Amino acid sequence: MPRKDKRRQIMQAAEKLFATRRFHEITLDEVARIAQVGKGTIYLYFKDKDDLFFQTALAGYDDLCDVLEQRVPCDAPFEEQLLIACREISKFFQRRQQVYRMIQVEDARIPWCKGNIREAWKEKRQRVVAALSAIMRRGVDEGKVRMDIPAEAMANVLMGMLRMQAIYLVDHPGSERHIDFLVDLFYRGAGWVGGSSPPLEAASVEERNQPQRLRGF
Amino acid sequence: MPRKDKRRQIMQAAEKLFATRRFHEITLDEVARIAQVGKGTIYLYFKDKDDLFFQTALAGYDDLCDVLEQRVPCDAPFEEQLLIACREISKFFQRRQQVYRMIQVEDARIPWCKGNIREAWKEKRQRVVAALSAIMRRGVDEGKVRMDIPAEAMANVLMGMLRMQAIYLVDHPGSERHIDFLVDLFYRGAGWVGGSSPPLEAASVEERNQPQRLRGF
DNA sequence: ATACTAATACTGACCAGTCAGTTCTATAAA
DNA sequence: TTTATAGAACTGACTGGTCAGTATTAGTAT
Repeated sequence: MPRKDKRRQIMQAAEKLFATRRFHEITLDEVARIAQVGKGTIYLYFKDKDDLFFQTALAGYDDLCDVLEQRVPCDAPFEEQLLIACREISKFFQRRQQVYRMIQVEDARIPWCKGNIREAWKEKRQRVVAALSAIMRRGVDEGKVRMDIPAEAMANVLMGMLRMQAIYLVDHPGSERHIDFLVDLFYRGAGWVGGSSPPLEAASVEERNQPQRLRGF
Repeated sequence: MPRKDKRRQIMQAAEKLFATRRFHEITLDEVARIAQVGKGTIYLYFKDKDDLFFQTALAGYDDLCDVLEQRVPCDAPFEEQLLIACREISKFFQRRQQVYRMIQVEDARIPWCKGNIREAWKEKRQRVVAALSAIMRRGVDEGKVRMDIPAEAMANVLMGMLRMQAIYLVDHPGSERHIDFLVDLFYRGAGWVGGSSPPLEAASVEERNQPQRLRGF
């Protein structure tokens, strides 16, 4: 029995279980049972329950990054890259809702979890954002994307939208194509598309005429 | 000592604690200590630990709804309503990161938690979306918002964006005004703003020319 | 035989939830 | 105003069950 197999078995079981119930509701006995592995075996591969959990979630993030990097053709024009990337992320979350939920749940939690895990997490997260940022930057280069907001900031917003999409798909199965509308909304905005869209900075809203460049982010 | 006081004390303590560590890491002894209340008292007001947790989170949602309904002037034009609502949501999340995190964390969890709680949660959530939807619908009436995507769908997307904003503010304190850029991005989209923005449906992307109306949502 | 890995049995810390007892409050009677 | 009484609100020590983590035994390959 090669080590790789056992490790994967355990993580698969963990992913399945952690995704459907809360951390404290899952026992390692259960993980061991589902993984068809002795409980003690888990401790050969993982330091403790937390370690198992975070490693499983981190691996899920990695898989998402791999999918993105493989499927998005780096020589395609901006629009295609954007749409494909969003579709892939959306599909990935459907295929592996477990990972999505773990990310969704624990991403919010990261700020206060212990050191090295937090760093590892942020690094993984950064990979996804970086992939989307690269696409946005390409869009800027092609003159198709606005330049007054940093590409990374836009990538982050897009990520938030994709999350929402995933939540929606849970309650509305079978509406997978909505992702295209979401991308369109991101790209063209909610403003009226017929004719020239009226600018947002209406006189009624004070302080709206702010500098056109983001500080920080 | 009126019951209201104790109940609020307990919920405040719970909100503070649940927001900073994970559910299973919080003991009710700790909650009682922080609330300056006997442990048994908690059980006079809440059925069990889960009940305490969800009621606390639900109350947070309610507060957000109240803020929205109070602060957004219902006679103001669309742009103002939109911007004020988004700012208020953003500010609320800053003031009470705890609630934000509980919402963020548990929203993803809702699909599989026990019956009545799930229903209550979705109902609360619906209130926020409804408030944003009403604003979007007003925008449509004023001819400022596109009609090819249902208002509710756009409201949901916007909600996702605001979430992301909240995550960002955790890591980038002091950049509160970014919310305005986010609203702008939502309203005008990522497309190039100078001149006529090229449409997203580039020939290279197959199947892009889909019907202009969302099914479902 | 030996070395190494998997499965099982075990243990002790931990904590949600309880309950018997205490304190506070409100009302009434003196 | 003071005292008495009822009963509601509150408390925190206690308990029973659970489960993470470890020690032990069984299995396998060389």
